[in-house]
Order: sequence, then C-alpha cells, then structure tokens
Amino acid sequence: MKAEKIPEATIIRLSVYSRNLQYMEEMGITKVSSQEIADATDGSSAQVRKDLAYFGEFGTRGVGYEVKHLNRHLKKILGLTKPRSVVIVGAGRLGKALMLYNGFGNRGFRVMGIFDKDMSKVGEQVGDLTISPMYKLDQFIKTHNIQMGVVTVPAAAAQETVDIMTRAGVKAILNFAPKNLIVADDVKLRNVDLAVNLEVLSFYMGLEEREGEK
Amino acid sequence: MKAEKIPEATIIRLSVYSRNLQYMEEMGITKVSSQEIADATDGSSAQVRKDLAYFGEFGTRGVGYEVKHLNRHLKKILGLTKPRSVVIVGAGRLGKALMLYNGFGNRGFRVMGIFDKDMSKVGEQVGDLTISPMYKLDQFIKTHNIQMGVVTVPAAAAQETVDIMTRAGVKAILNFAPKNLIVADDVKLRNVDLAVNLEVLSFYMGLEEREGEK
DNA sequence: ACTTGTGAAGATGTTCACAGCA
DNA sequence: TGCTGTGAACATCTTCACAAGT
Repeated sequence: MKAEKIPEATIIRLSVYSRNLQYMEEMGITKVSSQEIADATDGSSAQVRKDLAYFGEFGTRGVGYEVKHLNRHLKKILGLTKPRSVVIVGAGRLGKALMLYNGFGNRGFRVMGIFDKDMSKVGEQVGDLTISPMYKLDQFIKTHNIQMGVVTVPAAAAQETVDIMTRAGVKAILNFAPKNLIVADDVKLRNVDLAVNLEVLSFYMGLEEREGEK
Repeated sequence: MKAEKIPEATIIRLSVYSRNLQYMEEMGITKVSSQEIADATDGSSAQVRKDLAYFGEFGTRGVGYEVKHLNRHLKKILGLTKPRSVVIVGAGRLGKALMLYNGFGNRGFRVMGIFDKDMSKVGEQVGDLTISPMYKLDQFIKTHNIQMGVVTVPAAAAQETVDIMTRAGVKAILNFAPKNLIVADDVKLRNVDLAVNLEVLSFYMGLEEREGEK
C-alpha cells in the first residue's frame, strides 16, 4: 500500500466489487480470481488488481482471492464496518422513495430522520419514521450525531438546506437537487443529477442517429 | 470542430452548462463568459472552452457567448430538440417517484408508460398514467416508438427487463438496479447506483476520520 | 501451472499560456 | 483591452506484460 492519491473511479469500482462479492458470499462461493471479479463488474482483471493494490495485498498468487476475506477488507476501506447515520431533507416523492430504499439499509446506512419545510407534510408516517419540521433539523443532527445528509428539496431551497446541515455538523452530503452547491472544504459533496443521466444517453443516441443518416 | 472522440465527462458537463444557461435565460441574462459559466458549474474557464471546442465555435472573442444562442446549440448537441419517449419499468417507489419527477419533463423527456410485473399494482393510477402489466411492454414500445427505458425493478429481474426492452427496439437504458447488465453494442446503457454514491462519501469520511486520529 | 502484484508504456483528460480576433 | 479558441505541456488513469510467489 502506498500513500498515493486514489482515483475516485477506483473508489466507485471498489464499491461495485464489494456488492458483487456480497452476492458471491451469499451464494456460498469462497474463492474468486481478479478475472472473475472483472467479468462480474464489466471491467478488466488488471484494473481490479490495480484498484486493490492501492490498499494492500489481499490475494494469493496462483490462487486468487478468498471472497469473504476480500469483502471484509473492502467494506473496511469504504467505511462500512460501523453504521452511518443519515437524514433525508425533502419529503417529496424522491425523498420518501430513498427513505424506504433497501439498498441503503443493507449496506450499513441508517436513515434516522426525514424532514420537510412544508407543514402539511409534517407528521405524515413514512415507513417507521414520521416527517419532522425543518426547524427541528439542526437539533436532531446534533443530538443523534448525524454524519450524512441526503438533499431532495427543490433546487431553490438546496443551498439553505446544506447550510443548516453543515452548520449542525454533517460531514457528507448526497445532493439530488439540480443545483451546484457550495460547502466548506471539510464537507464531502456528491451530486446525483437524474436528468443529466438521461441527457448523456440522449447525446449518444443522437450520434447513432446521425451515423444512420450517412 | 474535429471528428475526435469526445470524453463522456465533457457530455456530462455540457448537460450541466445547458441547465445553468437555462436558468440564466429565464432570468433575462443575455451574455455570458466562459469564466461565468465555470463559476456557476464549479469548473474552470479553460475546461468550458475546451468542452465547447469539440463541437464548434459558439462565442465571440473579446465578448463572450450569447446565452440563448449557446443554449440552443447545447440542446441540439444533447439531442433535446425533439422530445424523447421514455418508459419506466418497475412501479415501486423509485419508479413512481421518477415518473412524477419534473426534471425529466422540462428537459424534453416524455414518460409515456409505466409497467410492473406485480398484477396487484396494475391499474393503479400514477400521475396521469396507469400502471400496465409487463406482458404489454413489448407491444407498447413498438407501437409508441419508445426510444428510452428506465429500469427500477429489483436486481434479480433487471436483465430480463432490459432483454424485453431491447428486443422491442429501445436504444438507451437508464438502470437503477444494482446489477451489471449485458446489452447489445448498439444499445446505450447507464447505471445509477444510489448506494455506491453513499459508499463513496463514506470512504472519504473515513479518510478524514483517520487523519483526525493522528 | 497459474494468478497476483507492479513498473513501465500507452491512452486519455485537464490545464496552461498565448495567438487570434472583436 | 478582453475573452475566445487551441496547440503544447502536464497530470491522471488504464492497459500491458512480466517477475514474483505458491
């Protein structure tokens, strides 16, 4: 392992490797090669080995990797060994859908609260949580030591939302609002822009269409 | 403009530029510089100019860009000038949330149908559409000439879903199932993995925590 | 014999810095 | 003067190919 800077693309792939190793583990597979991981995740075996090499040596030459052992290390690297507390702000359809999304829970993320400005939504039950009013957000984050926030409010309200979150102590934010947000250097921010994804697809479709016209 | 290969990162940024130009247009701003676009989208002015240079010359030296003119070109590049027809398969919470998501509609994407295998969901009203049974999907895609599909079914059902879609003629797929899918070369596929995004944030939080321990 | 781990080569993407033009 | 457009320098990421280890 080296103290180099690690590409973000590597971290994304490690997360995908881990998910696939999880499946393998559940299916009772005990041993895997870099080539098999590559096949399952649509990558190359050299890439898999390079990605892992940033963090240490996890395999046995001539043999491969022990599934359980490798997955345990990957989860550790990704910080998934202790549960992470999350709040969702914005109890619209997307916020509620994420609140109830199983994919978070079974990877160690605990959605502890869901908040909305709209008082007509406050009190509504979503799964086993109740929608809380925004003015309680700051105190809730502090009391429950919340580390991560998910933003599903409209673009116009996104900046004030992250300001409240970060002032209260949230250290990482996943933003679904189509807006470029400003946060302090020590806060990690990731944007998921659903429309951008469709537009990228649309671009490549357009390329094909133009090819077809020739 | 050159016939070079264009980085996907460039396409993603063009989509973000376009969204910001849209805001500017709505606010009545007529003129913008590459620096101003960079500030609004958290990038560099050189990057903005390089991205645009793949497709032509849209500005005036010494002056900048005409907002409306540039946005019109970007939308053309992204294939957003004619509306794109979309189906959503998987009428769970995420599927419904996406169905009702405004961000698609106001960028030219038309959700024409929503489908689910679960017959107890079929017939249910979502916005102004009704959930249809899976066996109607193939015919619907052909009849309405659907170009894009959004997959929000569970991981185990994702591959068979895209097989039906692509056999019926869908040319681009946005997949939310945490599963690596196989599609023909002429079909464009993008994966949005919500848990991966949280895991990447978790990784960077872990780095900071380890820093703090020193 | 087989598969990892890795330096070196190659490919790709970003930034610099300035010529070109209004 | 001011800002775009762009070749060249730089930085980053991926692939290659083989030595090392079992």
